[in-house]
Amino acid sequence: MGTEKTAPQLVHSLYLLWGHHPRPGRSGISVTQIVQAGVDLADAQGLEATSMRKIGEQLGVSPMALYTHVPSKEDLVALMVDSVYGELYSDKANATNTRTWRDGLQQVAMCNWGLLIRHPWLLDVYDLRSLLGPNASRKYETELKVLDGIGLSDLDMEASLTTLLNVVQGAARDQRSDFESENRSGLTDTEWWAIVAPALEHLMSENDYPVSDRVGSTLGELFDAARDSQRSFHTGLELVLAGIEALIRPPDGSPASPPSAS
Amino acid sequence: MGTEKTAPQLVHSLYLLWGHHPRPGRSGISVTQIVQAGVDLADAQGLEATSMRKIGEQLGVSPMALYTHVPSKEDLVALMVDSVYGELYSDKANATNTRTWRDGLQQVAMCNWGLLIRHPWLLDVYDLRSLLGPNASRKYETELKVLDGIGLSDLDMEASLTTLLNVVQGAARDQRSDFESENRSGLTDTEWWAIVAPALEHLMSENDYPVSDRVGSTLGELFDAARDSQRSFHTGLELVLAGIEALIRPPDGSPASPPSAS
DNA sequence: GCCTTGCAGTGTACGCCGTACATTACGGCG
DNA sequence: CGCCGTAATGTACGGCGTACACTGCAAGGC
Repeated sequence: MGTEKTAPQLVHSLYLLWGHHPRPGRSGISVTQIVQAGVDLADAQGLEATSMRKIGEQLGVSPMALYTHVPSKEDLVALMVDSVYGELYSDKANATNTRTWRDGLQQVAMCNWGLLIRHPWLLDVYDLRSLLGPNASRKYETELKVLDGIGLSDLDMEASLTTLLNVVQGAARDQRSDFESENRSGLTDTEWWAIVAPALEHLMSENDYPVSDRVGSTLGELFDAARDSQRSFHTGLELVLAGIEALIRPPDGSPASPPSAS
Repeated sequence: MGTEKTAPQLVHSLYLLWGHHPRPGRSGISVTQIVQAGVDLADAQGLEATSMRKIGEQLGVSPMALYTHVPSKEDLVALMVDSVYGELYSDKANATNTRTWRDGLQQVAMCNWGLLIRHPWLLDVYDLRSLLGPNASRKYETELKVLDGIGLSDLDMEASLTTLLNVVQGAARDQRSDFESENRSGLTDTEWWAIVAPALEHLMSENDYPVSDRVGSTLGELFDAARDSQRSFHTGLELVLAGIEALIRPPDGSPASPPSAS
């Protein structure tokens, strides 16, 4: 969309994000209600099914009425994102008060994983990264704090956090992909494979792929899409944690005990 | 969207993917040409701008003519993906003939990174993972082979590869996000920040976020969106590689020299 | 050489989308 | 009671994927 925002519009969007909402008009709908309806719809049907028309309908209001409260769908989505970010780290015990940075990062990963599973449409938001709402800021601070003072440079802290979140996001994406392709086709993995496998075997008969065949078989024996994604999430998390540990300690490092947090 | 494929349709799609194309009709257009036009369009304008209408226009043919050759846009996208996968590891020297698994994985990461930078629309494809075309299969085999025989279980091989690719994908996503938000607003990062910063400072005046402020400053001093994404890509890659190394060697491991590949 | 017939290609139409713009109608104030 | 600002609405535009009825061309039978 060629929606080039002017400078005042940018500032307006920011203020909106930080809670400067217009007063509810005579229909009684508020920005908060619109955002809530959007989140509900997106949770239930996905972001692509979350249209201004449907949100309006759900609130008993014409689609165009929403534009009195929210300048564009893009801004609405930003509000939705920051809204669900509010779910994270709500009990103050989480992530901050852990004993080691490892535990802290695992908390961070688990919290983000849970959020992405509860709200898979987050994966469809284009620039999650540059969202500057209040809850996003709090999230960023909370997560960075876990990595602070453990021996990483500022740049490495940022890159490590980004990488961790990318791993979580990727795993969540895989899981959703598995889950949705089951629901969309109405076939279980097994049924789907039963249809596809013979054709594929025929097509691939000329080439052979020894390693992927073997790995495919191994996976197939234990196959369960959901569990598979979760396992690759946990493995990925472990890889990143071990990587960070190696980054902290010089590679010829002494076999010392793990350092404590903050 | 509610496109539930029947079993024969599934098989047909697979055959199409593996090169069983219908003969070109009297307009002369072939599946290959359609796919090529789709890739060109997506490279230039993104996947959301890649519509059947525009592809038809580019080929001098009515939009509906495409459906004689390709059953749906979803299938077309699958063909496009497998087509660009053909670019990977084309010179046989790549990835396979490296001396160590570390070098091999770096090759894999770099190749995928390059592919995603050349064809950022790959990031918008829902189900990249379960694509079973010929080039995707070759890609999977090539990449798995790098991890084979270095002391990982089949499950850990798969999870490690998935994680590596997720890191690459995440970094590419971040880079595109930076790049596109610049182009879409017509503002450089600096200009954008100059508009946003004062408002944000005002809004955040009550709360304070010591760690993210400091890290933000550090990043700001060296700020360049593209370079930043690349740096976080390289750091992420290092983290995963170190993680895999730790996975191979038991955590109490002896300080032996790194094992050689395959 | 003509006619038939099957299918490649087309045009139209439907139901979606975000939202610009002109219009209506309502609540609060004088 | 009447005015007026503005919240809410209706209509419309240009886009999307694609179902479906149609046309017109090229190849095969006589």
